Amino acid sequence: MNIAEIARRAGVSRSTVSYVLSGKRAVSEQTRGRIQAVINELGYRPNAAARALKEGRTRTVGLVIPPASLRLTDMQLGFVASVVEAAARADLDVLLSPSGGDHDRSFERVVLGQRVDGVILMEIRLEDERVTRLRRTGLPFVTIGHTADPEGTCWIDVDYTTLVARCVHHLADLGHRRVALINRSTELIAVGYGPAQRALVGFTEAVTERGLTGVGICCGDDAAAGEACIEQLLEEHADVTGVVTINEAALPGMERALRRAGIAVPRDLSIAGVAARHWAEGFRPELTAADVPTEMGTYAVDLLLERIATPDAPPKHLLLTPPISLRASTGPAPAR
Amino acid sequence: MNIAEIARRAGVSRSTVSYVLSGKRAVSEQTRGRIQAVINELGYRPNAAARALKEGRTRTVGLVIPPASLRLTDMQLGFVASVVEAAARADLDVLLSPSGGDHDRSFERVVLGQRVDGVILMEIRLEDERVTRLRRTGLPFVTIGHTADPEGTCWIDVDYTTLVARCVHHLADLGHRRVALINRSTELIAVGYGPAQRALVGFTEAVTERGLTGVGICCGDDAAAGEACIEQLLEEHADVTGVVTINEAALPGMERALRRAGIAVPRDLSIAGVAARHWAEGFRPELTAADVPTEMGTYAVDLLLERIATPDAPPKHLLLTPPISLRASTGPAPAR
DNA sequence: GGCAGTTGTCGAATCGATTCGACCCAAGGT
DNA sequence: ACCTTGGGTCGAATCGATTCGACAACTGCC
Repeated sequence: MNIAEIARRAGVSRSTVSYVLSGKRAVSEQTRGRIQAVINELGYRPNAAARALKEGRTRTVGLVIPPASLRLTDMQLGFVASVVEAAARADLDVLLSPSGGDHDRSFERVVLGQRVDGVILMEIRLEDERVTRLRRTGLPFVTIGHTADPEGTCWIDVDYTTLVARCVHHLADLGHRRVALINRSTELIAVGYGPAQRALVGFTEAVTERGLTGVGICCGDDAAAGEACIEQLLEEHADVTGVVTINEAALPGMERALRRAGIAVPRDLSIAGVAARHWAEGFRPELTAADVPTEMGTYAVDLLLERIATPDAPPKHLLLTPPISLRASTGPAPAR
Repeated sequence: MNIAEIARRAGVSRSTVSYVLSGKRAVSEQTRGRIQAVINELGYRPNAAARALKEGRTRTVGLVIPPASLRLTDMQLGFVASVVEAAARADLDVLLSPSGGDHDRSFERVVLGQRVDGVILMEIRLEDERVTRLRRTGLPFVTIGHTADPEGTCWIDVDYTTLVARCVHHLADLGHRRVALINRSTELIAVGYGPAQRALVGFTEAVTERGLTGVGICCGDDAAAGEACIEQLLEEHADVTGVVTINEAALPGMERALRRAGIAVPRDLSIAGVAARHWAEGFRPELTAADVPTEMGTYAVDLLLERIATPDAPPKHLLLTPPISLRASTGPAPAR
C-alpha cells in the first residue's frame, strides 16, 4: 500500500496526494476530502524510508548509551526516559546505540549510515574518542557531560564542582571541620569520568578555602560497596563528622552500615550530596541533596533540535546548578 | 558521498561497487581491491534509507516501552539493556517508542510507517489494545508478558504463578502456617497487569493446597511504600511468619521497617520472592529468590528474528521458570 | 576454428516518496 | 474580446541504493 495506490483509488495523481499530506500547495476542498477519506479508510502512512531518502532527513535522533555491562545508574535511566519523552513530543523517534566494548559497528551504522539527523551522547569522558569521531562526520550532536576541551562542542551537564563545593560549605557552616567525599568507583576515575573528577576538584577547593581537613574515598555503584565504604570510613577516619556523596546507588548500603555501627544521622554524622530526588527521599533520614533535574533529557533534545536547525551557530553549553534541597540528614557538628 | 561517487573514483559502475559490498556476485580480486581502497579512504557507508527502500526491510526492531511517567523497575531496565545488546550482536538497531499516554503518534509512525521489521512490546496487560492493533498490521512482534488470550501471539514471560507457588511451598516446608504475599500496586492490578494477577493466583492455589492461611497485600514500587506495607502487615497480621514478595523496588523499605520493629530475618520472619539478582543480593540478609534471568532480552530478540524469517510458523511461547536461589532470608518457622 | 560455458562488468529498472515546472481553466481587468 | 492572474492538478525528475538481464572477454573442448 503506497501513495500510488491512494492516488489511483482517489482518481488523482501521486503528487496531489503528496500535497494533501504536506499541505505545501493548495488543494481544492473537494479533492482533499476524497483523498483524505481513502487515506483514513486504508490507514495509510507514508513509507519512512522513502520519505527520508527524498527529504534527506530521517526525523530520528540517535542516543548513544553506555554498554549494558556497566549497570546504568538511576540518574542515567531517568535521563534516557526523558529523552524519549521529549523526542516523542517533537514527533521524533529515538534510535538506541550501545557504545564501547565491541559495538563499533552499531555506532558506524547509525552515524555514518545517515540513519539519524543528530545524536545525543551519554557518559562522556574527559578524553572521548566518540566525540572526536562524531565531530569529524559533521553530524549535529549534543553531549551529556563535557570533555576536557569543551569549547567546540554543544553540551549539557550538572555542575558537580560547584554542587559538591556547596555541600562542603553547608557542612562547614554547621561547624564541621573534618569531612569526607564519597566518590564513584576507582575504575571510573581511572578512565577519566568527568563528574567523579570534577567532584573531587570542587571538594578539594572548598575544603582548602574553609581550612577543613578532607578525605576522598572511592566507592562502587551498589549497596554492598556503600556498606564497605562506610566501614572503611569509620575505621580509618573516625574523626570525620560530615560526608558529601555523589554516589546515589551506594546510599542504601551506607544507611545500613551507619545504623549497624550505631551512628545517628545527623546527630553523630551529617550527610549531604548530589542525587536523583528518588534516592534522596528514599534515604533515612531524608537526604539533604542537590536534586538532579529530571528534565535533562528535554534540555538535551531542545539543544539538539536547535543545533540541527542552525548547525553553524556557535555551540551552546548548559551547566545546571540545581539548588540544594534542605532535608533531614545534615545538622550541627557534634561537640567534641 | 554516495555509491556513485565511489564508483567514479574507482572507475567502475555503481553496480560493481554494490556487488563488492554485498558479495552477491563475483568480482575480480583486482577490482575489489581498488574499490575497497576507495571505500576505506572515504569512510563510505551505504545510506540506510535508500537501502531500506530498495530491500524492503530496515534492519531495525522497535521496542515499545511504557511511558516515563511510570518509573521503570530494575527488571524492566535490565530488559531494555539486554534487548539493545542482543540486537547489536545481530547487527540490528533498536528504535524506541513510548506507548500509553498521548504517544499514539509515535506508535503509528514506527509501526505503520514501516520503520521497523518487527516489534518487541513490553509491559503487556491482560487485555492490551496495542496487541490488537499490531496484529492487524501483520507486522511480526513478540511480547514480554502475555495477554489473557495468549495462543495467537508470540511471547516470552516469567512464570509468576509457578514461582510464587514454589515460594509458598518452600515456606510451608519450613513449617510456616500463616503467609503473606506482597504484590505490586493496586493501580497496576486494576489496569490488568498480568504478573500481579498471576502471582496472586499462584499464591492462592499454593496456600489452599497446603492448607495455610494467606493474605495478599498491595504495595507501591518504592522504598516508602515497602516500609508502609510492612508496618501494615505487622499491625494487622502480626501472626504471619512467612512473606512472599514480587515487588523488588519495595525491598529496601521493607528491610528498614523490619529492622526498626526489631524483627530478625529469618529468625522471626522468613522472606522469599521473585526479584532481579541485584536486588536479592542487596537485601540483608540476602534474599532467597527466583532470580529473573537477565537474558530475557536476548530470548526476545531471537524469537523476533525467527518470527521475521518465518512469519507463518505457529507462534512460539517461552515461559521461564528460573530456579529459586536459596540465600539467607528463609528459615524454620519460629516456635509459637 | 567454432562453440559452449564461465567470469566479470555494466546499464537500466525499481523501491516510494517529494517537488519543480508546466499546463488548464475560470475569474477579473482594460 | 483579449490578456493577465492565480488556483488546482499533473507529469517527470530525483534521492541512493539493489538487482536482473545483457554483454564482452576469456577458457577449454571437440
